Formats: sequence, C-alpha cells, structure tokens
Amino acid sequence: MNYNFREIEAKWQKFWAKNETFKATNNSDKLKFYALSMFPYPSGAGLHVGHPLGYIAGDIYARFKRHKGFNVLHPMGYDSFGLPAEQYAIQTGQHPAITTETNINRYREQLDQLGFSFDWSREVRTSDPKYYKWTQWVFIQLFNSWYNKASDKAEDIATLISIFDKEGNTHVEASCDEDTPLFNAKDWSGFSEKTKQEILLKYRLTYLADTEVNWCPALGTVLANDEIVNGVSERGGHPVIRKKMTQWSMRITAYAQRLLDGLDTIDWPQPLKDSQTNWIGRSEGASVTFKVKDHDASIEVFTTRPDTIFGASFMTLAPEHNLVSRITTKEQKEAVETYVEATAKRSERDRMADVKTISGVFTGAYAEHPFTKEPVPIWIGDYVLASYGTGAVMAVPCGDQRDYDFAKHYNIPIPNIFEGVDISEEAFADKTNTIIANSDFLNGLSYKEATSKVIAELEKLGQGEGKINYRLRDAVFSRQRYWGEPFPVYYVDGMPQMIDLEHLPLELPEVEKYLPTETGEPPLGNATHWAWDAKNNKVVSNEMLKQVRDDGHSELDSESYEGVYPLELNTMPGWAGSSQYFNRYMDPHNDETIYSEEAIGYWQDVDLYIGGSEHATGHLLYSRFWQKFLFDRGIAPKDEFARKLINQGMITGTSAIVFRIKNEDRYVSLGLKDKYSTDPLRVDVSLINPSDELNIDGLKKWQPEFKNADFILEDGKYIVGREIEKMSKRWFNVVNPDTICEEYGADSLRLYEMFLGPLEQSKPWNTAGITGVHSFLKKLWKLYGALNDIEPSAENLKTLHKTIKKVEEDIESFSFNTSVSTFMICVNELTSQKCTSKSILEPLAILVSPYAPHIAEELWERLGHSESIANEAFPEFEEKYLVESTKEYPISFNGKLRFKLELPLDMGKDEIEAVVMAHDKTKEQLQGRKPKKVIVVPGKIINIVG
RNA sequence: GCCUCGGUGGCGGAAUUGGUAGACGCGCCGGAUUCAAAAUCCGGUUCUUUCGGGAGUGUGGGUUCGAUUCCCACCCGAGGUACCA
Repeated sequence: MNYNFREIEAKWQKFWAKNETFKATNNSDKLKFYALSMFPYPSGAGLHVGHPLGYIAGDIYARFKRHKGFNVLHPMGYDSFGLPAEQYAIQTGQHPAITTETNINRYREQLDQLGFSFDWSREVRTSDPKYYKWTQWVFIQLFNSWYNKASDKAEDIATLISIFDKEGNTHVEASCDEDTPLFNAKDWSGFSEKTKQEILLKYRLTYLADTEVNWCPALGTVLANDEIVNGVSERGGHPVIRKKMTQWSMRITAYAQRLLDGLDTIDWPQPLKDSQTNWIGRSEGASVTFKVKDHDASIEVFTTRPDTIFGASFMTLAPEHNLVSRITTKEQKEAVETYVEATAKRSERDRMADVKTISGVFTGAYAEHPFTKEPVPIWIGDYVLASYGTGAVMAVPCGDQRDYDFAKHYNIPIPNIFEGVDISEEAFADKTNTIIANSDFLNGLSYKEATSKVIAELEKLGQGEGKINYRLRDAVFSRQRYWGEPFPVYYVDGMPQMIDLEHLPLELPEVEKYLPTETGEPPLGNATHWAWDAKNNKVVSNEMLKQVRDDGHSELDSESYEGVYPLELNTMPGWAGSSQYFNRYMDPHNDETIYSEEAIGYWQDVDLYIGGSEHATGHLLYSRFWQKFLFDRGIAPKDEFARKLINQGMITGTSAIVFRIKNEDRYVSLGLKDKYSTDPLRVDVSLINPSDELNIDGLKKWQPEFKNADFILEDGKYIVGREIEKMSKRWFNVVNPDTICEEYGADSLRLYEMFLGPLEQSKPWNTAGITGVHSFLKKLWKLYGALNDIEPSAENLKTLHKTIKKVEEDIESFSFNTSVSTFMICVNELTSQKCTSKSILEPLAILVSPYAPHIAEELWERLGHSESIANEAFPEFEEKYLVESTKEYPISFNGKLRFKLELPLDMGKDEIEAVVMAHDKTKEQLQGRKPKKVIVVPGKIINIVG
C-alpha cells in the first residue's frame, strides 16, 4: 500500500474539525500553555510559502506541549481592517467587508489544508463589531484614565478630579500636555464645565490635540512618513504639506520608562529589544532656561551636555518654535518669515534626509547666558526639530558637529572649552576623555563631575534641572479612513463624549463613497446616518442635525434640538485592533466583559509568541503599552503580555532568469550567454525543474512574447540563471503552498519549511529540495508496513532513544531544522535494522506527530488505536539504552586526526596512553621521535604533541 | 555614521560547555532494476595531489596540546535607525 497523502490529509483534517480535537477549555487541572502566532491581514493575494513558516513552528511547539500534558491554547484570527480592502473599495465601489470576507475564506482554506492545530472556535476578526466593541471599550477606559507619576500607574480620572477639587493641579504629578495651566482648588471650582473638560483632556491617556501631520490635500488624508517620497505622496505624486489637525492621540509617553524597564523581564530577541530601546530613545541631561533679552520671555532647551554650557555661543530654535514671531526684530522679520514659510513646505522626513545643506536665519534677538550673563544670539534653523525636546538647542559648536558646521557656515565664534583639544577642524564630542576649561567654576572637571556641578548651580539660579528626555512621542490615533474602528465618541459643544458600554458597539455606517468628502472631511462624512441621539442612545440620520443648521443656529446649540450630536468622523489606526487581541482569545465570545476574570486568571499571558520582526516598533510596542495600561487598571494580571517571542525569518524566492539576445527574439542558455550581449528576463519559477532546466513549451504558452522565440541550448537543455530575492509577484518567483500540498502534501511542506534552516534566519526557497523530505515520509510509511509485537533489539532501542533525546532538546530550543535530520537518520537506521516492533514504532509516531501530524495520525490508527494521537504522552527518554561500553577514540598528532582506535570507555587515562603509545600506527607517525606531551581526555580525544 | 545579526562544499545547512569540520537533504557522478522512462535501490561526492600526503570554516594576527567555537584588528552581506541636541 502506497503513501496516499491526499487521502490521509483530507481524512484527518476532517476528523480534527469534527471532533474539535484542539478546542481548549478555560478551566483545567493541567498546566496552561498559550502558543500564539501573529494573526494575518487577509490580503487578496493569499498565502505564499513564506507565510506559514512561523505558523508551522508555533504549531509544532503547541502540539509538542499537548503531548507533554499541557492544556494548550493555540488560536488564530484575522487583522481584518486595513488599507488594501479600502483601496479596492475606492476603485470598484465594492464594500470592504465583502472583499475582506472573501479573502478570509481563502485564507481559511489555505490554513486548513496545512493541518494546523488551531482552536478555530476562538477565531477573532478585528473588523467584526462583536470584536471591535471591545477595542472601543479599551479606548473609553484610556479616555477615563490619567497617569499618576507618584504611584507610577494609570488611575481613574475621578481620582484626578478629586485632587483638583481639593488642591488644584499645583502639586499633582501627572503626565499631561506641556501647555497645561496651573490652577488652585478655588480656580477649579470656578471653571465652567467646558473649561473643566478641556483641562481634563490634557491629562487623559487618550486625548484630542492639535497635532502636526503630513496632510495631502489631493488625497484628502494624513500620510505616514513612509508614504511620502521627496516631499510628494508616494501614490499619485501629490504635494504634501505639514498642517495642524485635531487628532486623537495616545499618551504612550507616560509609559516610556516602564516600556524600557519591562524589556529586561521578557525573553524577546535582542535586536527587537534594541530597536524598541532606540525607538524610545532615552537620554539623560538637563533642561536649561535662557532668558530672552528685552523680552518677558525665556527659552527652555534640553541638552545632554550641560557641562559644556560655557561653550554655548548661540542658540537655535526650530522654525516652528512659538517664540519665533515674538522675538524677531523688525530688521530680521522678512528674512525669518521667508525661511519659516519655506521650511513649512518641506516634510519632516525631507528635512531629515537633507543633512548636508546648512541653513538658518538670525532672529535679531539675544538670550542671556545663565552664568556669564553675556548675550547669546538666537538663530532659527531647520536642523532643529520642533518635535524633539523643546524645539530649541543651546548651540555648543566646539562640542557638537552640527552646531560646529552651523557656526562655521555663519561665522559665529567657536569658543574652545576643552583642555588640550584641537577644534580647528571639527567638534570634539567625546564624553569620556573630557577635561573642561575656560568655564569658570567647571574648569578642570570631567564630563561627569561638571555635569552634576552645573545642574546644582542651575537649580540654585532656578534656571534648570536634571532631566530625562525620550525620543518617543505620543501616538496619533486618528485616521481619515473608512475601513477602521469608529470612535465611540460624539461631540457636545465641541467636547468629546463617550458612548456607554451598553450601547456599544458603535458600528461603521454605510457610505456611498469611500473617499473624503468634498469639504475635506474623512469618508465617514459621507454617511447619511451618522449622528448620535443621546436620549435614545442610537445612531440616527444626519437630518436630525441638519434641522439645527437650517434654523440658522450653530451646531453648538444642537443640545436644545432633541439631544442629537455629531459623531466622530475619524476611525482608529491599523494597530488598534491588534493591541489586545491576544487577551480576547482567552474568552472571545464574552459579550458582557472584555474577558472573564476566570479566563484571564487561568491563561494569564502568552507563553510563546511567534511573528515577524517588522512589528518591532509598531504592534509590539503599542501592545505592550495597552497591556501595561490594562494591568494598571486591574483588567489584566500581567504587565507584559508575552513572555517569550521569536521572530521567524523571511523566506526569499529563487527567481529564474532567461537571457534574451539584444534586439532578437532569441534566448540563450546560461552557460553560453557570455558569447552574446543579452538582457536578463525573469520568468515564472514553476517552469523550471530541479536541475534549473527550462520547460520551453510551458514558457511559450505562459506569455505571448515567448510564443515564437528561438532558444539556444547547451547539451540539448536550456539552463536558467537564478537570483535570490524577496518573494514577489513582480519577479514571478512566488511559490504557492496550494500547489506544493497538491503535489507533495502538507506534511512534506511542513517538514520542508522546517528543514530549510534555523527558524529565525532568512533563507531562500527552492522547491526542488522538497523531494528529500517527501521520500523520507515514504520511507517512514514503509517502515509501518509489517507490524508485530516482537521484542525490540538493543540497536532498535538505541536508535529510538537517541531520537527522543535529540528531538525533545531541539523542540525546546526551537531548532526544528535539526529534528527533521534526526528523523531521517532514525528512519534510515530502523529501516536497515528491519525493525517491525510496535514498541519502537508507536513512540516514533508520537515523536513525528508535531511535525507531520497527518501521517502520524494515520500510522497511529494502523497501530490499532481509535483515539487521536494528539493527546498521547510524549515518549520518555531513557539513558540506559544509550550507554556504550567502548568508544572509537580519534588519535590526533599535533591536533590533526591520523587514525581511530576503539577502546573501552572505562579505561583510565594512563592505561589509554600506554595502549596508544604502544600502537603500531603511533610508532609509524612518530618515526622514532619522542612526544613532548600526550593529552588524553577520556571519552573524547587523544592528542599527541611532538 | 550608529545598533543588531550573519559569513562553513556546487546549494540549504550540521557540529549542545574549545575535542573526529562538512551530519541530514538537494544537486551531480557511477551502478542495479527496466524494452525504455518514471519511481525505487546501492555506491561516490570540500579542494588539491607526484596517491605519501598537503590545504581548508570571510581576511590577518593572538590565546591553547587542540579554535567554525574564545580574544584583537579588518573586509563583505542582510536588517533596523539616523540632524534626537
């Protein structure tokens, strides 16, 4: 009987679905194990062979843990809001929900055919109102919270209000907007309700603020930095300007330090931790206040080198700095305004990309040096970014290359404040070998000493303090898009109001068009039913609002008209839905709470999270932020959601190249191409056989341009060139898992993906190699052809147990590629031993089952079992079967292996030396020389020196 | 520029704390089976060689009886990041 993988795989996939073999329970006496793979965005292109790599690894681990007796949670779902579906909707008018549904069904078919042990009863989709109800709910919790720096956690906004009632905000230590005014308890009680709301908004963890964004008027939307190329939109090439817009933001900066500290507590890859660390960008230094001469104003700067303050010969403000217009003198007004305008036209990325051009303008104003009281000229320059620090720097040209270049360019003095350092060519930025000079009370001090001294002096003057600055900025949370979560927000008198939980979800409205409105509002502005009736708590027609406007009343008066208010028109960004989905899987159908305490009390957190490294500073940072918030508010028991994380590497494609002779319809084989002048052309990789030979008939049918082409062959074959590059439709090198499954089966594909190499590494795909693992499966199948209850031989047991040991170690260390080799060795050995013993072949089936679950189930059934193999206990390794009595020692001379000698393992060092030295081959090697030294490591090696 | 990861046969890769470099698989070569092919099975396959051997894990040094493994300097590739004050 042959190995009929198509029949076997279909049979067991049906069996698992029907019996809900992988359904996890939320209460169990077993230990829990939560294995999670990042859920996909269901794109129209479907899966290629690179996508399942991480899923296969996660599935092997999940199945292994099941064999080890754990209650395993291994869910899957879809991150189903997103741009491609919306883009398609704009082009075709098809509702993104329909596109998304179609794509999900396709994904599900592809995933099912790979035999994953997912608990599909827990599937979530971020675009499902039942799911995004809870995304909206978390948003509301963030809105109703503030960050108390004293307790170092998020608290209910009510506790902040009671502090304001008692003592105003003068003493409270909270994360809040920079421009928050100070007030006392009496002020607070005198504020109007609207003023109170405005002030609270400055403290809430999600808040409305005017944010500078990249606005593309032609597209009617905000663009992310990477959607802009050379100052114009990547799509369409439309101009982009920077514009202030009122947007929802997330106060992630409140968590900067905890996000940094938490990295030490989790087992994540170092490069990923490093990129989060860099992204958060903590720097220690001081804030220094410079008074502006002849103005009632001061400029605060942040510097990491307060020790160099006596070297400050000018200051530079970002052109957007709000003091610029105030302090600029009449004479400089025109020049400054021209410069500011020119800068506004450039995107921030544009400015950052152009590092070489030095530009700036003198404002005409001077600041006063805190210590010398000397005037310091104030310049503006676009090398200072408004969004970092305070948007102003004290320029120390002798110690900072950018300041140095600027000073050189504009002939500003460069005082040297370093002892024995030449600064005629470049600035001296070394902190470690610094001795400060020409600096009054700092003379002779090191960087460290000078820094603490100057901070103390600044504090005495009330003009500065030690400060820690973060590069991390609050995250803009509004998108001018249709296909995202609606905010559960309506506006009364311009102030945002949250919709109560019992009325959630607030579902996306239907719209005629998915583009921005003619008046520049987001797509939701096209909805005709998008107003909130606050009395009846439901979405109503915009007509209810319209009446108000038609009456000549302003929108703000709408309260008097039936309590109907406008709803928020923005939607949430892509990362909203993925920031807590791992918790929702624990109790995905709960309609009363986000998840029950029982469910999260049992599952706690993710034990193993597998996904791509491209999410390092997006999803993985935002999720950690949300988790810490949920932890602070008592909603989650752990403040890190994933203990261990693994990044699977990319699988690259192996493109196939034919060589067209220039200006001819002829193609030349790889080996002969140097005789002609040729252009390389990529062709579909499915036309190539394992020996790099081209299927010429197939090519002629593939695309019309090859129909009448001639081919110059070598040895009767056309050999293609190969190039390793990213798997992409445009290179025709995408390999679809469906065709692999059809030809070789899912078990072969699973094994081969693991066999390619270490999980974390990027590696090229080459379909040809799959025959190796496929014939391994055939050999495995054959091994179970004749089964009996014969006692296994010592040899059989040795093979089995060394396999158990190696495979278990490999899985625990995520070294799945070496397990596959181990299986091959095992099957090769058992085949040559003609092993038929069930007591060997039963445990072997279990060992193989995490990797190749379909064949394992089938073999298990043939072994006479009626239950699934999935929950069988993993075989126990027993050392005793591996104990050897002899060892084949390598005998080296000066570190080079010369011959081998079998000796008993219990032979002592001296005895070994004696036997080896007496050996004929040793004498032959030494040729009469006397060895200087003989190294004997029992059980390992013998090395003779001399 | 900075940070991180990597560099081993024709190819993917293995070598667990410094101890037999190249496991396992692909490809290739030879053979068996077959009318023939596919499939299957067996043998070989780092390079070089005067068949004794010699060289060899990106390059050059070092530590060691012994280095793919540890240390120093450099080269190359991939990814991340960048006027961050």
